Amino acid sequence: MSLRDNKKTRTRETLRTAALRLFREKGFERTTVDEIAAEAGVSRTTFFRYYPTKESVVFDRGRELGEVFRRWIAERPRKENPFEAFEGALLALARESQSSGLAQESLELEELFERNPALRKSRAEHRQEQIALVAQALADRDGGPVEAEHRLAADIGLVVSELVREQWHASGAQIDVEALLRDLFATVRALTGAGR
Amino acid sequence: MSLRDNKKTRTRETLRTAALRLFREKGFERTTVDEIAAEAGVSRTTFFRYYPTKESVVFDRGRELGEVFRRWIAERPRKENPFEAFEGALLALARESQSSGLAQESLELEELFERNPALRKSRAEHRQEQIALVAQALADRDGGPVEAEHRLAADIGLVVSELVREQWHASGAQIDVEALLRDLFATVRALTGAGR
DNA sequence: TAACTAGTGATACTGAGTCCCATATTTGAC
DNA sequence: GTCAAATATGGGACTCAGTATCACTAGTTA
Repeated sequence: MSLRDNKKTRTRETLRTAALRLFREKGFERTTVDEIAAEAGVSRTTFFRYYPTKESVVFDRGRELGEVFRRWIAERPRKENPFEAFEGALLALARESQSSGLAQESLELEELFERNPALRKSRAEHRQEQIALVAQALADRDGGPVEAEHRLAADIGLVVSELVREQWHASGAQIDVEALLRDLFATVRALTGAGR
Repeated sequence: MSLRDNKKTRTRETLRTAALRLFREKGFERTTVDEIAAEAGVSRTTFFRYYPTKESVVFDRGRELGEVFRRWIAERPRKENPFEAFEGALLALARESQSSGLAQESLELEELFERNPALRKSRAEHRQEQIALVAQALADRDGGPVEAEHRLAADIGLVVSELVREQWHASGAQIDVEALLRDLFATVRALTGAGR
């Protein structure tokens, strides 16, 4: 890694930590891009060279998460249908995220979302992208184009994971994530399976 | 209705039609609020008195739709679970929207969304509000607080309805909406029901 | 060291959204 | 009808996000 690239990743991280600190302290909307840049010892122009929008700082890691999903999904056995595959991938991810720092990190972000409606709106947009990504991953695994079942499986799985995140956060990170996940998937099956 | 209120609803509609025409002609992002106001023969300030944001013009009718959902859901028999209740409500709504002008109207909006990514983003935000609304309606019907099953049912039902809208629009409004709905709900049941 | 490449900062611009104040218009009471 | 209170409108100034341009500086390569 060249000196130039080193500097770039350092600047990127400096901007990110500065932004998140200010968002936490003063709130997302009451923080201006100028302040973030000043805090990071860099010009406003430079901020926008690293991040296309003010919100994008918060979702920086989210894109990586999409990649993680894709890999876990690709590994699921062929006999599973898209819904089961995504369920399996989420369970695997849940186990993983306990050991890595991922769980802690998402806990801190959750606080930000709770306090800043504007960020929740951005998350909604982001969610649509993630659905598309997961649906694509599920379709790739089946070796065909994205069908309704892939979209449905991606959507349902992501809502479940959102509910898990919320409930886990609400409990102060006390609940067992894996059990929570299983429980919610069981709820989905009970809701959609029994009737008719 | 007083003369004042008459004028207000007229101004509101004038603004809406002016905005939608400009969005269609020049695209959402290339249309400024100043242009919309000028087109409607009103000042910029007045525009913002009627609509809080530029996008909100497009989603004006969406809020009404939420109310419609709520009413149809409240009417579902008590023995149905939240998922079945929402399915029933959507089927009823589908029948209704054929006869009323609703179907045609949503077809026109769909074109707007297809051509304007910025509007699709706003729709994603809007969707979260709708989920909350439907979940609340489903919970009210059960006479308790919003539980995970209400959120899940609302979410799944809304994705299904979105898929219906897309596919119906893609077919040039040729497909039978009711059949499409039944088909997609069947897909959900097949996905989540059979396994394990 | 020289020449090239790529990141940075300053400045100016557009457009959304907010605020405030002066001026019309409508309403209700007389 | 007239007048005063209530309310809608318009104008103008302001903040801030996001874009574009250009001159400048630091890193890379030979």
